[in-house]
Amino acid sequence: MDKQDYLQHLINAGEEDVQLTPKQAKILEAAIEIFAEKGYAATSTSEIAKKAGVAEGTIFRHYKTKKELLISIVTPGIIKLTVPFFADQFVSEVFKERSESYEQLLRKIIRNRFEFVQKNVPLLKIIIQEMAFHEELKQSFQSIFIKKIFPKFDEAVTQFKKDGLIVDYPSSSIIRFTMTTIIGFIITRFLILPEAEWDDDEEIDRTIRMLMHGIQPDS
Amino acid sequence: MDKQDYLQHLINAGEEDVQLTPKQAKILEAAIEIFAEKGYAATSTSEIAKKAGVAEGTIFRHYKTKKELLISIVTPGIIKLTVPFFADQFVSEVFKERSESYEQLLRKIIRNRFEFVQKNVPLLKIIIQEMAFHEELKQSFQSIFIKKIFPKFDEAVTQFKKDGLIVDYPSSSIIRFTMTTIIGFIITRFLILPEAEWDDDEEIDRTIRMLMHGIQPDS
Amino acid sequence: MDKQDYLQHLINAGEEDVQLTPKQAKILEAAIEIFAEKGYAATSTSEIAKKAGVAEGTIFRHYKTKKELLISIVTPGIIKLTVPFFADQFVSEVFKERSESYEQLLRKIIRNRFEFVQKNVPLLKIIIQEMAFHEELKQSFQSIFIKKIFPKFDEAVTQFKKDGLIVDYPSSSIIRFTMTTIIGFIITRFLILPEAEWDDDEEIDRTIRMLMHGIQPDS
Amino acid sequence: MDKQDYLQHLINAGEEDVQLTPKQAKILEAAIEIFAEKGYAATSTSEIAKKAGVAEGTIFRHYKTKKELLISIVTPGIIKLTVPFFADQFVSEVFKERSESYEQLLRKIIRNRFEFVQKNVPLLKIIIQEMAFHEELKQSFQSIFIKKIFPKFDEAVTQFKKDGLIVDYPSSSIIRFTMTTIIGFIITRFLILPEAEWDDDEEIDRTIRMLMHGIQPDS
DNA sequence: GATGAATGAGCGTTCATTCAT
DNA sequence: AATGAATGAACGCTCATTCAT
Repeated sequence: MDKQDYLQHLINAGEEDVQLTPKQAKILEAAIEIFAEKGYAATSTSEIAKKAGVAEGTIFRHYKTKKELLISIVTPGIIKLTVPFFADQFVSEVFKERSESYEQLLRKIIRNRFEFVQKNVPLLKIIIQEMAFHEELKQSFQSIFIKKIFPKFDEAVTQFKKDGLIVDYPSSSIIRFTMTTIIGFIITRFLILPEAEWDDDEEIDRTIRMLMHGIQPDS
Repeated sequence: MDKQDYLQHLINAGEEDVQLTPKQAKILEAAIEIFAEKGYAATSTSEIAKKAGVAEGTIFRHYKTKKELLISIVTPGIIKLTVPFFADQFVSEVFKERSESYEQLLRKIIRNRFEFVQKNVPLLKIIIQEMAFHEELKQSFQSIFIKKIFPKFDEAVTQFKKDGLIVDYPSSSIIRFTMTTIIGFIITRFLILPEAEWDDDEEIDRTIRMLMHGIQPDS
Repeated sequence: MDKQDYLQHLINAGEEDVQLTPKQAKILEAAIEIFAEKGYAATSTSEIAKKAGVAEGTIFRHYKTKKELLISIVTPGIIKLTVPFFADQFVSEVFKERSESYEQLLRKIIRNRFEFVQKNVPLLKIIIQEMAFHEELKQSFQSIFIKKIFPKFDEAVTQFKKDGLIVDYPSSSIIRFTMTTIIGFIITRFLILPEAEWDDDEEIDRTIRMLMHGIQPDS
Repeated sequence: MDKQDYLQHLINAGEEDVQLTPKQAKILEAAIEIFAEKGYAATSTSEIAKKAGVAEGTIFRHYKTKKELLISIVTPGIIKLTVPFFADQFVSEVFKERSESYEQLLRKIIRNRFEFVQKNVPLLKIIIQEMAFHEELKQSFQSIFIKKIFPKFDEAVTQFKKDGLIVDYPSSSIIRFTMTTIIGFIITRFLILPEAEWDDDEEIDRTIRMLMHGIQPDS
């Protein structure tokens, strides 16, 4: 099984949530909720067990250590969060046909990821928090980003630049700015100000317009 | 002492790092470093004491609890990080005279905050991480943002919009997009990819250009 | 379950020492011994654990706090010590039939409590010592005394006074003097001078005789 | 300085509260109050220092250890509490002249000790509590009792017995019963039910009458 | 004499993990 | 597979005591 396959496997596992016993599902569910609320380090396994309605020992039957439980949540989480940036079927089509603009590509991506995050806020919170403290999670993320996201993104940007549809800045800068804008919006929307009143469709549109045309008029 | 004065006091205290005994300084220094590296919850007071070269009891002579130590680090940190967004003298001048553009205002802000973060990376990391888990820190931040940053930002954006220098989107959207772009750049630069090769001046320029004009040419 | 039943339940629980795991029994045993010897506050849980032959954590699995451990010892102890003053079957009989004198009632009580204390010296010591510092224990004791001991004692004394068998002093004074004499004897016997040579039967007799007739002859 | 002299010295020291700096007096005062309230082991020196209004170090300048502070309180306390049982001038007179009865001797003693305790409740509490846990205090007490109290008490009882004024029981029993009655009354009065309504003169009288004549009439 | 910062041992308690059932 | 009692290391924190000022 080469690395590609391994990732593919993880993706499938992630998307389809393979065979989990009901207890295991309960444990994961409880752990995600509490990890998101208090952070991994501040969460006790007994708390997870209680919330999941299982005995403490049961957790350790399925996950050798507390850390393995975290990784079992975060690693598939990273994949489910990042890979669809370019793996999504619509996106692929748009991108392959290039019949549509960069703007439309971004709109698809942002809409798709918006919906995913909307249903997985706690997971996103855990990923952001814990990646900062666990080297192996950071590696996981970087590896996926470098292998799956960046090349496609780079390819797209390069092509659009060649077609004269986006400015001729270094791809890395354009990608960074694009991702910063998308992620910044999503984090503001769901983590920083989730309780503000949002007109989501309008705000997505405006965000993409600002991303494409900036905030200076007539420019 | 009214609220303004109090904040001013905090800012001064912050900038000048008032009267700290040498041991207290050592403790803060050590705590900042370890909190940033492993997170507050995963850091033990004995570890801080060892790194600071003091007895564990000494920490508790200066800070009643471990949490108080965290707050003693983060609260002034938030102030030092956020208030200068608009309290900086140059920025104030630029803004008052409006002899220069929004672009130049942003350039001043981004340069100023860039330099601050450069010298305080661990502090930034702690602020971002721990605000997520400690309600009082979130409140601190929100209070400062709402009282000190947002009104000035709003005033500036409203004026520039009236002058036709920036697009007529809701101020909240423009502010969010602007901050997302600045913060996203700084976080990418110092926390996510600190070891990449960065031409900082060039990247700051490019970031502001993208922020102002978007990534679509001739538009 | 009304109050009566509840107390009865506690008494039974007390007398039969319901279901205790062996480790729990070991912990109680060790705690009683050390609390009696050094006092609650001066006893460390690690010491108890060592003497009980269990891990320190095991104590806290059975008793949430050190204080809860104390209360688990003292509260049933108070009940076992006080309630039988008048709940004892023989005493009840004597008292009901009144075929016998106050003297004989006291003799039964003193003999019965003497034997109980003989087997529970450390428990008595803990009760006396700790009731002074823990309001809830004092309350426990007062509640039992007021509800279970005093009314019966009062009834008996009133009856015997009416029958002209004891002097017409206020019942409270007679009860206080009686208890003081009994308790004073038992404490002297077991706590203050346990190592003196005692002819217990003779001393009990003499104590009751002094209690009944005073120390002045022919009077 | 032989033992007698030493005791005499202690007694004087006790009665006259020799040369104490004001700070030292404050410390003793604070310590007595807190030791009585929470017990020696549960009292921290910092608490004493705070209540006394001195620095923590100051306590240790006057008393090498916390325990020495306790002993400085309790040892003179024991003396002041016990020695006057027979050292009191009036008592001495009564006893020497034997112009009066055992009853009157007791009345003098009980009145005298009643007044002393009334002004020194916390001290009494500390003595009772801490004698149970500190061997040296118990020794102190026993030594004083055996050397100063018992011989005089014994002498008196023997004499009164010879004169046919009290029953011919062993002196030890009579002394124990007498002390138990006096101490039991005082402890009930000041420690167990201090807040009940007491007609002190009446109760002292009744106590002595019960002590002398028992509770059985016509006897 | 008086201070109070500093100490480090020891406290009560929690925790992730093990294992006999 | 699931349990939950048991573990003992480690935690945050307090304490009596020391000592330079």
